[in-house]
Amino acid sequence: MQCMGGQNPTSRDIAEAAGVSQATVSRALRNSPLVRPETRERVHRIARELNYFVNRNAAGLRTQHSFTIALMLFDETSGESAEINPFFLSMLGHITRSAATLGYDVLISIQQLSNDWHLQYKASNRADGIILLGYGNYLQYRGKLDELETSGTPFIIWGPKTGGQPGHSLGCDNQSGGYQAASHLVSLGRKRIAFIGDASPAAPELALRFEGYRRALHEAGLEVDPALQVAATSGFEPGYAAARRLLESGAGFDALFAVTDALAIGAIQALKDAGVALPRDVAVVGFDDLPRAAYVTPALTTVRQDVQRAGELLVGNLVRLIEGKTVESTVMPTSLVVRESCGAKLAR
Amino acid sequence: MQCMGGQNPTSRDIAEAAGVSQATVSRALRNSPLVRPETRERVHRIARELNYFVNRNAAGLRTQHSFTIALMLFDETSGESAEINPFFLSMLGHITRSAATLGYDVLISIQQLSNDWHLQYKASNRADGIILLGYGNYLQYRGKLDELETSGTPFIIWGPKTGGQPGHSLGCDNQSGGYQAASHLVSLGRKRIAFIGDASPAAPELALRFEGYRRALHEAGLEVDPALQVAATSGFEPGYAAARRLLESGAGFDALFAVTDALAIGAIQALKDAGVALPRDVAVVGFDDLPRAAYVTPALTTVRQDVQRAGELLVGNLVRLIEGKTVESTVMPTSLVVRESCGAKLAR
DNA sequence: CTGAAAGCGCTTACAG
DNA sequence: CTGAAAGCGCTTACAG
Repeated sequence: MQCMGGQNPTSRDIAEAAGVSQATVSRALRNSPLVRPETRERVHRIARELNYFVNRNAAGLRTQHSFTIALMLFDETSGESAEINPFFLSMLGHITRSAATLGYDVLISIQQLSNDWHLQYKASNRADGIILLGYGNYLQYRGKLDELETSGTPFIIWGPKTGGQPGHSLGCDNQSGGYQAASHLVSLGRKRIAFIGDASPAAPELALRFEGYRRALHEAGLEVDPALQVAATSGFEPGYAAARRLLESGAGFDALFAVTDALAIGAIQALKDAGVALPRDVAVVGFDDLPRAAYVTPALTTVRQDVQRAGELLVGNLVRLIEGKTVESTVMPTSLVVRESCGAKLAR
Repeated sequence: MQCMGGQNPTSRDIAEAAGVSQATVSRALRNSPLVRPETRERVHRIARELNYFVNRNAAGLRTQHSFTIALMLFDETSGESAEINPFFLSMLGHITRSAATLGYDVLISIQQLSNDWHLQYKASNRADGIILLGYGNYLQYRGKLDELETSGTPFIIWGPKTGGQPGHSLGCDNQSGGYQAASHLVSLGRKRIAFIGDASPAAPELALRFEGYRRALHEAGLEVDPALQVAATSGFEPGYAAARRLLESGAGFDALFAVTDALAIGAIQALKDAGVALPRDVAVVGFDDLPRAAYVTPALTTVRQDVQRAGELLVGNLVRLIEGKTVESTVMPTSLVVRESCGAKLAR
């Protein structure tokens, strides 16, 4: 039994079929305790039979609530490049599932931080709140965050809570993660540990990982040699290019910390293409624990971020904000996943 | 200049500030030619100053048009598994960008084919149309497609247009792709070419790839040995497990066609772990050309699907359907990308 | 427990 | 070129 063709049924159609008022249909479908149970059942049954679904535009207009989360993916690298950062992509699944569990839809959108994304979604009632995913420096666009805050838009940023940054954040402990990576390499006896990635303030999250790397070397009494640092945006290609530059520079190195797995995987490929024996000649550690990290050769040792938990917390906290509750900005611990690329499993 | 706190401005606020009627504001913002240019400019300027954005719920309620595409990702494997199929994930970016270009938002949703996803989005006016992404056999749920069709919901399926399947499809030529993969291996002198993947009717897209594989072997006069076929759902783990089973079965093989890159990458890892020399002992070809395919060792030879074009066509065609125009179900050609894993670049 | 009515903020025929 | 008015389909105070 279904409505043929054209128009969708409205609550009025259900009301007529059920012999009650339209208001009662609305109450029944929202499971209001005001409605007699048997009336409610009947309304539900008829709605199902007629394939009725509440018009979300109408409900949203009335309640000013869309039960939708806008997910902004900031793609600072190449505006038109096909590939979205794989780490954020893997978070996407968890965010979507968590949102579904809480009754929210997810609207995704790829933006540049410099664009005019910020007020649009809430002001147009497209979404009740926003999750910001990207490596960018939000402080650079602090005005936008301030406007978000002033306009009362619930939002949550994936990344570190840098000083004075408005709004709520959720991130992992990047500095301690970088420290874990580098000190692991130190503990394996590596002396010349190179660094690949963006350690500039433009990517605070990554800069903190660099900070941890530096601290580990410092504590071990190793020189932090600028000749061993290669700036690179995240991605396979940049990782490949960075490792090549490192090799060509002639600055000798026996280990490499890449600030993301994508960089590490690209770098590994470059090293292998150049005939470097891994992990014997160069030990490599990455950051993220992408699903693919276990399937490169040598399998990548990396600093794991718990994306599932991250997705759940991002959505959970955002929904709390939407509901007007309070939320703490949280820092999640990282953990080192030891595989083959660091050489820990090698007889040395 | 901005609206402090609470309420968003409405078109009435703009009207007042501009000294025109609310109707004129609406017309001006939609760039109606009915509005005098200078009035239009003034309205636009004031709207910008007040951070006004059209309330999409209200506009959508009025026009019955949401300018939103619902993207259904069908996850047949493990309902709670974190990872979404990487091939579909890489298509997601292209879909989102293409949609943005055409003025559409993208709502994503992870579903099981068996669930009740089909009527909901259109009937609730959440979306104007639906893109279906998955390896599933839609004919198994043909009733749902029929209902979609009857209800007048624009939708487009990624995959082959199997006989009698309602609605529009867009897919690549899977059979010819499978043929390309297998005949390439044949041309390199391989005789015992194994197959990993789901060749059952449950995954028509993949079954066609198997069909191409079989045809290539047939034409070359090679035996299609069931002992060399291992069923597996897509993914790294299943690929690893399938290759292990193949090895343990003792059925000798000198090549392997994996029906997706994820399977191929998992299988490569298993082969390497077992000390098999690649590509010398076993040549491997995959299907999809995932971004990571170039970064495994040996770099994966694979059948490329043009995901960018696919994303553009999926969105473009869906929007045509939404606009009431006609659309042809299209089959896109595949291309073989020769890298290291097939051994073509080996001196033999 | 139920109904009649107001109103959310737009778009668009209708009238001028 | 512009305005007054109807109406999209809901939710929810108000009255009973």
